[in-house]
Amino acid sequence: MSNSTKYDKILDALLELLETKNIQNISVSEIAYTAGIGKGSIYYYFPSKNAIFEALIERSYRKPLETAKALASQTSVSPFTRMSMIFQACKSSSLAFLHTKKDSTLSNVQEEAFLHQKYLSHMITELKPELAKIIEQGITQGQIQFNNPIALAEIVLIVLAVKFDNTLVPSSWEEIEDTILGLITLLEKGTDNPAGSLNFLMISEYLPES
Amino acid sequence: MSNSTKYDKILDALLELLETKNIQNISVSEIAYTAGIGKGSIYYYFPSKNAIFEALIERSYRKPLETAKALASQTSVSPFTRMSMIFQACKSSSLAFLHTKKDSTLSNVQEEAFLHQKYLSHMITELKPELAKIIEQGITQGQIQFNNPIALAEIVLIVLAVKFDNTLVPSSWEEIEDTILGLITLLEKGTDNPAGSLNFLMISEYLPES
DNA sequence: CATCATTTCCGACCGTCAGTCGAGTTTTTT
DNA sequence: AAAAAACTCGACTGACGGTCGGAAATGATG
Repeated sequence: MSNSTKYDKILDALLELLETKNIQNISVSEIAYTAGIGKGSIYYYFPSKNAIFEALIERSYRKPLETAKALASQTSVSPFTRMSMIFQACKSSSLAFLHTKKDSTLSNVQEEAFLHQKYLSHMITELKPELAKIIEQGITQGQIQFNNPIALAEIVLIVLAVKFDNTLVPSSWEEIEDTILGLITLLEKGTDNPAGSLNFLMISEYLPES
Repeated sequence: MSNSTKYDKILDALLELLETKNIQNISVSEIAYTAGIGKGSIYYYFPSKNAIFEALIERSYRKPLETAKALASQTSVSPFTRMSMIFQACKSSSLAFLHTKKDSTLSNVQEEAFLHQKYLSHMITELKPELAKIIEQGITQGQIQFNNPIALAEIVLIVLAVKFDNTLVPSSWEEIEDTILGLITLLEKGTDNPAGSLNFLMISEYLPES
């Protein structure tokens, strides 16, 4: 903590504030105060308030995304196994630090929307090429029949990201599962795989909560 | 215009401003001035600035949505024809009044995100039950094979809304078409319909621009 | 160490804006 | 006509994002 750069201290401060405060009630001065620096310094490291938020999202998902990508590119393992890793990545990463507090005044969905949009965008664009590659490999290996791997990758990611994020069309967990199950069914039929064969994509390995 | 309520005048003013100005550069005083009323009066009709935006979205899509719904429930016509109306509704309505200006400073994506989120949410939740009904009818008529109509409806709508909105993962028109085409292919295979049979869902009837 | 240059840091200040308030005006009710 | 209710208004407030000029730290040079 003490040896981290001011840049990271600012992000840490924002993250800390995010745990207790509604997003738009966080002011730049407050971030500065929490980070233990002057307000002016903030603008030495970031051009605008928004940029801080964006940077935090970037930082929060760089590592999980990288490992997901690394795993996904292990061409030795089966395409479907790797695909399930993509599913996992979408599911587990979904803007975790925003889910902690549902409480506070519901008046203010403003910048929150911005964050979610950023997150979705991030997720989809980053994972799309990976998933496309996986699908392509599945096609050449004859395990997947589909003539448009990129479109398929995008469709899958859009549905996964949107549903797991659960901001647009908020649903209960059952409904989310139901939709994902539908997606899997669609995927099975669409790629000429027997019904039920892809169910394992959904199986949520409930790791003991750490 | 002159006989419309102040409430509507405020919305009209916002719409007018939206044509030339970047979203967050629009202030409440400005809306009031454009509407020809005092700023205080705004707050007589709306509790907050956000509420004005929400109301505008609501108003903008109430009618198109209603007609789309009405058309979609004409059980006499084929499910696929009605489905194509849903496609059209998604395509043509997509936040039309935000697309006019790409110009201005790209610094400020904040409230814009909020509007898009609202729009997506609106679109999906409103059309989902309609599309589900259509699909269910297609199933009972034997034209569609799928065991989870609601999930299917949601998947289709999510992809359509996200792609046509084009805010997350901004793409060229070709890419959008490509993804939708992929969705159609997936739909054909997933519902046991012959390849190409649903292509008409995509055909964009370019009505002469009025 | 002395001097200068560059990077880093800062908080007082500025302009702006969402939202409030209480007083004024119009409309409706009695 | 009088009272009540609904409506209108713009000056004011408090807070915030961002700027600025200079202070402090750091580093380079000799």
